[in-house]
Amino acid sequence: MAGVNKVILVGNLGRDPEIRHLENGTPVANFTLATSESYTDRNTKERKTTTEWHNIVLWRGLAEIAEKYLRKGNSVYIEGKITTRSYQDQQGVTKYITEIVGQNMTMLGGAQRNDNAGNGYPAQQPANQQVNSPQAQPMASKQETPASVDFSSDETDDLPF
Amino acid sequence: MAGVNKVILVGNLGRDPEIRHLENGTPVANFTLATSESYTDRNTKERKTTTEWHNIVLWRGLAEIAEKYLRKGNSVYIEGKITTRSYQDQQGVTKYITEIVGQNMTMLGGAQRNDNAGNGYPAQQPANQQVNSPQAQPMASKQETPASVDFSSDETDDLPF
Amino acid sequence: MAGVNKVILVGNLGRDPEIRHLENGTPVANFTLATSESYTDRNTKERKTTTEWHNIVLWRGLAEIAEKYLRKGNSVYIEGKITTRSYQDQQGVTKYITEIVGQNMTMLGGAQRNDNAGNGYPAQQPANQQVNSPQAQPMASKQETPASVDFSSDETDDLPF
Amino acid sequence: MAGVNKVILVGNLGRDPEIRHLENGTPVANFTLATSESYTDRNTKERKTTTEWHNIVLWRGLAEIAEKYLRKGNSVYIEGKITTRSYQDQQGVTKYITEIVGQNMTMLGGAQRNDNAGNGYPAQQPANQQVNSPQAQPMASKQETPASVDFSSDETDDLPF
DNA sequence: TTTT
DNA sequence: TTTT
Repeated sequence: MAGVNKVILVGNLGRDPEIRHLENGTPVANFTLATSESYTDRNTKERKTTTEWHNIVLWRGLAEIAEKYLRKGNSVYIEGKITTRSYQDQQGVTKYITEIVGQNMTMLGGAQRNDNAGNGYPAQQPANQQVNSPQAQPMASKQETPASVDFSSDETDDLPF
Repeated sequence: MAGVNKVILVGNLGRDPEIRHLENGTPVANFTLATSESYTDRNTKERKTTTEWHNIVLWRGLAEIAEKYLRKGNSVYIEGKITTRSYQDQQGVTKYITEIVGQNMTMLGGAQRNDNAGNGYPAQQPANQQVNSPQAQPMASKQETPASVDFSSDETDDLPF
Repeated sequence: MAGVNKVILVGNLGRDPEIRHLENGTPVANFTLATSESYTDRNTKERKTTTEWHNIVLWRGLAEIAEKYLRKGNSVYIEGKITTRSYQDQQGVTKYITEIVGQNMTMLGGAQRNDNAGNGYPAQQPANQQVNSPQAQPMASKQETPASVDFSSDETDDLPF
Repeated sequence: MAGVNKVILVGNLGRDPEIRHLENGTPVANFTLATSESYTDRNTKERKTTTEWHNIVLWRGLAEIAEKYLRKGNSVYIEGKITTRSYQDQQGVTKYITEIVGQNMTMLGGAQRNDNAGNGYPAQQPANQQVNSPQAQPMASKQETPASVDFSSDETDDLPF
């Protein structure tokens, strides 16, 4: 059966990405992303804000970009799909977690950026620069500080669209 | 902070919608939706399918549409947002559930429809008919069998776009 | 600057796809897609329908799928991007045309299907079947009658997500 | 027939919004939005950028927000639908123009902001603040400088989702 | 030109 | 638990 499972988020990182590597070396990044919306309470007429937290998972090249350029507080556009998986917690209880697996990402210059002075990380990324990079392959040029990576439109270089 | 939290799903109902009513009468519908994708296993070259299950929540008019026209197996387009809430299970353990709150829905004619013969349910809905209905208000005409309801573009009647 | 240019359409083909081939053999399919919405006229209280027509362009594998399985009247989900190009008409006047370049497509079983009896075309496609196929490469199995092709998630076979 | 006609754009304004008013006072804003993507030329291995320009139309409250807070160069998220209309140019020739009618908008802090010093315009908007405002009705508080307005989720104040 |  |  044909399905569509698409998520589009614009929000801010709740913490720095955590990077792990599978045994075969494949990098994975995890972080939380807050998407907020505000509304006026019908009774009190007060402005209120609700925030939704999303568990983001990025693989391979996107994980590397996250490691290099994303920090707590940064604003990003993420396109991906919803996945739910189960795992055993420390008491052996089966738990479920829903995560967004990112397939496309664009850094937005909207939020404060940690410049991570003296921490070995690059400080500033140019807001809204873009890179299109083959999946399962490191960024061609490590000097670039991309604000967008779309692993979903690989191989379109040099094509008539 | 400005956020975007948008989900787009095309899938099939895993079961008939369950309808409840809040104390004030507000209807809520719940069902699960399967979105499948198929791929070729790199090693075995076999075709495989993975299915993701989504917990769908519909409120008010959309819940009424679901009650009337959606059945197990039906194919629908659902646009909404991701929400996660916690609750206490029967052992008093805090659990989390991620749900998709539908904001727009279009029935697709893709899957077999239960005609629920003799069960008090309406049998066939015309595939791909559309209705635009004010939120928090029952469908104007109960005779209609809409395949699409968009509560997000209310009040656009008679406007220049 | 980082950009997002994404279109999501569910609609019906206004005519059979036209297939052309570039000099290097690359196939291109063109057709129009109608997306309709209905609303109630605020004054007359009549139900009205407005239809928007989109110029769809599909390349390579998606063009081949369209040629094989899509016919006038069929219902499809198309994800792509907006592009505008100029050309000279027969009087030498510069004209502009906006087109949707499809990047992902799912056939929906919603509309009547032309079975094209005796016309050399395959008659029925199974509604809502799915195929994921490498870009710039013909379908692995011509016997399959896919209802979904996503060229944007190529190469994800055998990966941990 | 059930249709979906949805566009999601993240880009930068090519010029300040132009605001007009219908005879009945309804405000309309027009501007162009650039969405860029970069890629590596397969032959020259050079980084290249292509930019797509979109004609944006905003009505009522969104037009007012645009007038107040959007300037050339600003980065915005816009969700809307594709529309094509015809008109007669000054030679009486029928022309077609495709426009994106915005239904939801979020200001992103990504691009340089004109501070329009001494021009009577408000200078800085707080990046990524959000407002949800009833359609066809001016913003409740003119003091606010919203970065997000979603006219598609009106009337959801005080509701259980 | 589609669809209901 | 759906769908093909």
